[in-house]
Amino acid sequence: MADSSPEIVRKPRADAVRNRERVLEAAKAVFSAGGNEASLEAVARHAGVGIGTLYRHFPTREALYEAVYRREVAQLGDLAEQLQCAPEPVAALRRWLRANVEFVATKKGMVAALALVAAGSSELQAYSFDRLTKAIGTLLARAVAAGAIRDDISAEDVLRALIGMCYMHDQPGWQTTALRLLDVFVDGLRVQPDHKAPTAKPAKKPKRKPRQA
Amino acid sequence: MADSSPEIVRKPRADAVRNRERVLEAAKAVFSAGGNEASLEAVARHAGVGIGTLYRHFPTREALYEAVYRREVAQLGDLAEQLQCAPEPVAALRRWLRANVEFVATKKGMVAALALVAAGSSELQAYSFDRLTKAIGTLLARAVAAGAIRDDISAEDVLRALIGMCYMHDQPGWQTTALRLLDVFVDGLRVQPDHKAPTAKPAKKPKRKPRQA
DNA sequence: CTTGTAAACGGAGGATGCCTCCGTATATGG
DNA sequence: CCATATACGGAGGCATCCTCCGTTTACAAG
Repeated sequence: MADSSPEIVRKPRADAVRNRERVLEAAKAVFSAGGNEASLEAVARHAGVGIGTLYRHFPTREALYEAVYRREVAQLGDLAEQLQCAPEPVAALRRWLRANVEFVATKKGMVAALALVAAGSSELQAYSFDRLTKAIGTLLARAVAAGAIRDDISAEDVLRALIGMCYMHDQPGWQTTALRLLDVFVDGLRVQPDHKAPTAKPAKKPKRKPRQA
Repeated sequence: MADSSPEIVRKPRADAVRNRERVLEAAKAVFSAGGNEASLEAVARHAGVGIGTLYRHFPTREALYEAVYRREVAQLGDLAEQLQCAPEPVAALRRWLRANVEFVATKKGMVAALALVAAGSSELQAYSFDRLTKAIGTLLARAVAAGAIRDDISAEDVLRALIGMCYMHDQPGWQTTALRLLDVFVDGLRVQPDHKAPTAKPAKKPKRKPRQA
């Protein structure tokens, strides 16, 4: 049809919105448990919708993965915004980084699938990289402005370090290791009260317990 | 295993060995092109064997992925051994790191699948991590022994940095970026001569804090 | 409230891929 | 050359993907 008005969008039906949400929720649950081997029909069943409905909202399996992924990344971004108002900038940064580790830990089976879809769409990759970098950037900037941490580390550096630390996300005990590494890293970011320019710092006594009680 | 019959291992038949090799070769080709969507039957066809033969050698898709993965990792390890004899230790390290970038670039579609299987088997994960760490370790040790680079960076650090740099392996132009980052990184590893480094990148503050061990 | 209609729903079913099973073919030792 | 263990190949059962279309439902106009 030669539709002359390109911007006529009917208000989406309420049930469509609701079902879309339900499917996303179910996908998160089912994929988290079953990883990438979970069948889409199981997702539909779990969401209480027909398989046809699932496919109308998400034409391919990848589209569904992508939607879930976007949501997760957005949630991490939102968390960063909330933490903006926290009183302690360094603690806020630390908490956000720890939240990432927990995020990976919770989604066990899904991480590989998410990484896979992220690898498939460079646009999505760019989006998530951007979003996470910005999230770190705001937290970092505040801590730097407060004079709490050094100013020569970029947000990309921190993101890469974080990714590297989560790389072994399925070896036994990886989470403890990652959290400890993160603490060391954040401690390293702090402006040292004793040395202004920490060029060759010997091992120092840890002022924080690495493991939570 | 307490095997009652000691060593009645007949010499494997020649055609079995040949077919196994053919399947691995075909899998590398097909997966590189089609990623994880490539059907095993396509692999069998490409290898010129029946589907049953493929399944006898590799009972599951993951087993096949794993075999391909192990082979690739082993090749990188072998490359490191060869480079041990190269005249310039720093150049050798640099070349090995660059080879990794090219490895990722070539296997486009397969990287995600490989990462996926690596995530599934912690033993395989440990193996590859070990193997690559050792590969870096030998190259690193030689360069350190030659007094060419600093001695306070561990092989794990280098591996993590490498992984981080390859993280965006599908954004347009990522390879150029990764290679540049690698060069900067290797330059940073060098023991700084009395004057400033000749290949200086004045974009950022060159001072980097050594990791606390 | 009633009614018309577009939009959404649900699931049957064709297509495709995974994997097993078994009859046939072949390499190897005697 | 024979015997036999070993490997080969592909038909077929089963699960999953995804499309298609008849039925149902939300929304708006009268």
